[in-house]
Amino acid sequence: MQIRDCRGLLFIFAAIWPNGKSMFNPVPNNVSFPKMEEQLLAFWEDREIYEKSLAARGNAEKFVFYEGPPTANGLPHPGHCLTRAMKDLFPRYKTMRGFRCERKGGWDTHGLPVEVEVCKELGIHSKEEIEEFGVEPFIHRCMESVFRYTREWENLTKRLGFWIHLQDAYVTYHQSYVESVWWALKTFFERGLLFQGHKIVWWWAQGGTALSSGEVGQGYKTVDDPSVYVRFPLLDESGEQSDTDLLVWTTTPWTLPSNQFAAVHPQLDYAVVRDDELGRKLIVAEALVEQIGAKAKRELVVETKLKGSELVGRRYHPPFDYYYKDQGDQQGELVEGGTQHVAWRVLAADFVTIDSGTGLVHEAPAFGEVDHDLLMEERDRFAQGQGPHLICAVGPDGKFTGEAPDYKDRWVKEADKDITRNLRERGLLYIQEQYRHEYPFCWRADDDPLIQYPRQSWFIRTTAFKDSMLANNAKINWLPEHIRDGRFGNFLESNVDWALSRERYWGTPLPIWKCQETGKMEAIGSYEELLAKPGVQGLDSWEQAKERHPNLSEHLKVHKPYIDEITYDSPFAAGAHMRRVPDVIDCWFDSGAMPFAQWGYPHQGREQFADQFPADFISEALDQTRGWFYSQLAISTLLFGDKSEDDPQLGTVQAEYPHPFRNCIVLGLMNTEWWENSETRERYLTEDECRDAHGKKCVKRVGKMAKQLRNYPEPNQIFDKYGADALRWFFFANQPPWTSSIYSERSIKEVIPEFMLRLWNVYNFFVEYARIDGFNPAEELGTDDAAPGSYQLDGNQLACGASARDWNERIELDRWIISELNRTAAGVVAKMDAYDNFGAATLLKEFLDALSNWYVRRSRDRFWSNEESAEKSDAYWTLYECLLTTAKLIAPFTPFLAEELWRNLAVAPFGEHAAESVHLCDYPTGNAALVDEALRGRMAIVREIVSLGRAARMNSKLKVRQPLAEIDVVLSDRTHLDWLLEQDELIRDELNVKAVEYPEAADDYISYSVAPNFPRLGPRLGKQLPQVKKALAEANPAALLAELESSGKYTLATAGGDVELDSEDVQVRLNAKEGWAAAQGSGMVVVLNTELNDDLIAEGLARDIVRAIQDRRKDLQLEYTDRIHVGIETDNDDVRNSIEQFREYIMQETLALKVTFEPIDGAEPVTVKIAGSDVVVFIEVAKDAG
RNA sequence: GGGCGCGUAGCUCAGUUGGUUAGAGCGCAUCCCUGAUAAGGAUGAGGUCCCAAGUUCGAAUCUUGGCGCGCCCA
Repeated sequence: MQIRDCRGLLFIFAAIWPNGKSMFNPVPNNVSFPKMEEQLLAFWEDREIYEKSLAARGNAEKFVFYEGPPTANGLPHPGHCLTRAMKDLFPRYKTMRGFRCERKGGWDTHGLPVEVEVCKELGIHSKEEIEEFGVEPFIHRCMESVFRYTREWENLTKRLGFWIHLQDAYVTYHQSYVESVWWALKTFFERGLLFQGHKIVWWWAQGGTALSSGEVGQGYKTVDDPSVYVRFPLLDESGEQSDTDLLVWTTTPWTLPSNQFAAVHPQLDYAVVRDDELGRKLIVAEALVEQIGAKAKRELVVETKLKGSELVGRRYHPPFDYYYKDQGDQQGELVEGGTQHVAWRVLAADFVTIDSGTGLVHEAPAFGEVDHDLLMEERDRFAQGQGPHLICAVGPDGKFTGEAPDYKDRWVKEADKDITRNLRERGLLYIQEQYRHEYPFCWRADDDPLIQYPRQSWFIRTTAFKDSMLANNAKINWLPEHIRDGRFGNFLESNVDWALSRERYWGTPLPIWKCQETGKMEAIGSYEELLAKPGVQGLDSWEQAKERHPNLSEHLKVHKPYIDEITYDSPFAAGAHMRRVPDVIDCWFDSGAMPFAQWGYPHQGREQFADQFPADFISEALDQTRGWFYSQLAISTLLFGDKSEDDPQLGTVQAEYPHPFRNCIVLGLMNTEWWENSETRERYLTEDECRDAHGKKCVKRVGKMAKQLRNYPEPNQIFDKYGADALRWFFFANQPPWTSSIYSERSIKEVIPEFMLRLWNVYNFFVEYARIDGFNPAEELGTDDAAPGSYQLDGNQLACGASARDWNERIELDRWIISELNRTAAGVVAKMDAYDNFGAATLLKEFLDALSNWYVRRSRDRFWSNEESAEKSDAYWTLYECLLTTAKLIAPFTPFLAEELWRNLAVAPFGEHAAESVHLCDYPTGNAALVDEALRGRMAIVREIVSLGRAARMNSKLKVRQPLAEIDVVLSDRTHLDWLLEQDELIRDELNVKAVEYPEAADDYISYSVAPNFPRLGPRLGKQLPQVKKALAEANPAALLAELESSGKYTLATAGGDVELDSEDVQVRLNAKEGWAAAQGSGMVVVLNTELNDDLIAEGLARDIVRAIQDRRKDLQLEYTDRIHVGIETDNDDVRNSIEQFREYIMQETLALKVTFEPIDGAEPVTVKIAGSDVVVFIEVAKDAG
């Protein structure tokens, strides 16, 4: 009879055996991870573990990390948690791998969003109102507002376990930072890379301000606008009007006076059509002829067809003469030689479509961004200063200027009608209709339509560095890879000059001073440099402000309005003053300058910069493609180029591409899920809540996180309910970081049982028995000569334990898990070195599964056994090593759980000799010598046999409690048979059978089929493969296999000729025949012998009885130590016999002192079904035998 | 309209260079275990790998086209 070795009474005493030998602290079994994390945070802070982790790597090779600065003027949300978790993971990992990884925090503080926030508070909108309120107090408020939520950010950062220095974070409005930015801009200015030009913006004419794209997006309305088709008469070669017109279409007649070009698509087909009623020919897109004819109610006869490219270069007469009369004949020299008329020509443009209009587009570059780009391209074809200039007949107030005298001082939208009438009178209007479309209005004055309008702006000539930026980009390791040639590469390909300046207040002032007399300019690189200028004036503005506000931050002196007051003597004209231009700069330039500006370079921090450039690692979300990723790359490429030699200006700086970052993980955007009442649209964060309130009317919704909708749980709620580790593991282990994920409370919650609790249970199991058995690794290893903190307890060190046997002396199960452990460590390192956290986490999950569901499950007997034995000691050493190493492996991922394990498994027994924190340890890299792939394969076979055995039992409704006499395992490949025989006991125990057989001939219950080994034969046979497949299917498998076994080869006759096969060329499949209790796997069939004899039945019944008693014990909430009396009443003789036969076993299992067939007075009778009969169970606690 | 990405089980997602029985977790069903125990585990059902064509001996995987979704830009 095989019954599991159990502990019995002695064990119970052992559990409370006060030997005091084991040094592990008891593990609470109702662990609260959030509480544990709070305690560990205090521990880290108290012991300065982060600082120690840096100090320990003081002289090590560096791993450079850059913090992309968040804006602290809003509350952090779950997306920030993801970013910050990723930013923590790799620095922690690299630190444990032995690198010095400093982590300097940073804050982005400038820009329009800050101004908008302050305006909201003040209840004002326009720039006018800001000026009225006063730029000085406005700026003060901006500065105060940027740190409004700093505390929330700091708390979140800390709570998440993100180790970063926030105390000395860089701040973009600080003087040293601003001066670094100034230095960069001055460098650009002096290299001729900073220039003035026009930028087409969405302009609120009534308010006199440009709107950001976000603001524009808020104000679209559906409106009817005039839609006019206008004739532009073509000129012939002599410059005279021809008999043909371009027909162009526009919905903004007011832009026609500023017309400069007409555009066609070069590949599009156009038609010359005759309109006899008009007596002229028109050119329109061929595809639109019919449509236009219908609209004009004219018959249009196609005369000829031509490509758009044939039209390019043709001149025309614009509908208004305002500019044409003076400039119509003007020509300029082309760069490539020759001359050309500067304007009123047909251009080729890819953006022209035939979706609407005529396929010919009127170009007024002043009032459209793509149109303006076209003008810039065109200008570049001409020699310097010879190309077309921007024409604009409209003032910033949205009214026509004197350049269009007919409409002077008329608001453009109102002038549309008059312009249309004028065109009609002159016969140039071909069709007029209304056009309904979406058009942007000002979001704060919704009757005011916005117009696109050119504003003077400063640009950085990034286009001149397009190739350099592409070359730099090509060297960056992007994750995912497609960013490089996809989204980011494409963006670089279509690079336009960086519009740098902003006509705003709270930003880095553009450091350019202009001579009031001559208009000549120079750039200033630092405050000190400014003060050293001759004849400096205007410092009093700042000094007075300091007097009024003694606590005013010194950093503000480099900001508006104080900096604007500072003038100095012009070097360009005697007696003239230099005054700063009023603009501030795009705050993306600020953050992009961070690689050097965080150190105040080059005015200070040269060493730090040289050391911390470029970054090895950055990570932000996808929305930073055109933001921080670009601004960094652009600035760095322009500033530092591709050189590695010492630069007198830069100091020793490694500036070979790629810089300023080498590896970049681009995070996906995160959505959230919530539940909604389908009628009322009430929102709930969990399905249960919603169903409780609305039953079936609940629908799941997935979408963007929106603060107003409150459709996601706050990070703090997640921390309080599940902890930071759960959130982190959810981020790291659920999907590759660049996929857009769903922030789901359900999924975060799942992490606990799936990963954390699973590990915790193994840990708990280990500690429980280690305490009982007095397993004391410190005593065994000795700590006499150890320096404090020197013990990291890796496998090699643990192998020195007095009772620790060499790995290859331990049983296969131990060697297997040690192999898995080392394999996992090596795999995790490979993945993490490739920045694949998801792959690494997947390996860790797999290892934990193996550890918990196979190693511990199969090792319990050894921990339970009373006797001291080498195998038992091995079990301890093996599991101990697994847990310690796992703690280190998971440390960067779930730093709290890892630390808790380490504190108890290492620090508790070894005291100060152990590394104080798991985060001060070296990362395990795996010992290749201990990885046994063959063993891994064999163990997989055992697990498959067990799994199939269970499936077969399930199919036959034979529960595991019922012992069976035998199972037969039919293998297609008997290579590992000898080894499997050694695992006999394990399989028998797991499947509760008396014998496992491996029959060779098993034709009774299985049939073979033979299939080609495709990966092997495919390349060799090619087209013949299907024939081989067919022939194999038809061949006699038994004969074929016998032949292969005996001679090693087999000649197969196929339709296409004979093919010689060896045993590697085929794969044998087994199929269970009908009628057997069998389960079939890829290479084996497991067949149950379902015959039961009296002994087996009796033993099964005994187990049923034990089960019933144990259930009852549990119902009565008995302690494990409680001994009981059991009474059983039954009419079933089989049950009685079973109890008689297995009484000892039953008593041992249930801690019963006696089992009788009498009812017990005072005990509640409970009836259970066993073997189809009612069995009444009585249980009482045996108080007398305490 | 353009660019990029995505489309695999009820849900959330893996799936490495093409290899013939497509995987995991959750949920569901059935059940096991009851000394890791307010846990743990097994087994199962569930799939037109969005559609179509092509390349190939062989396609979830490669190509082209279409449909749908998301993001960015117009």
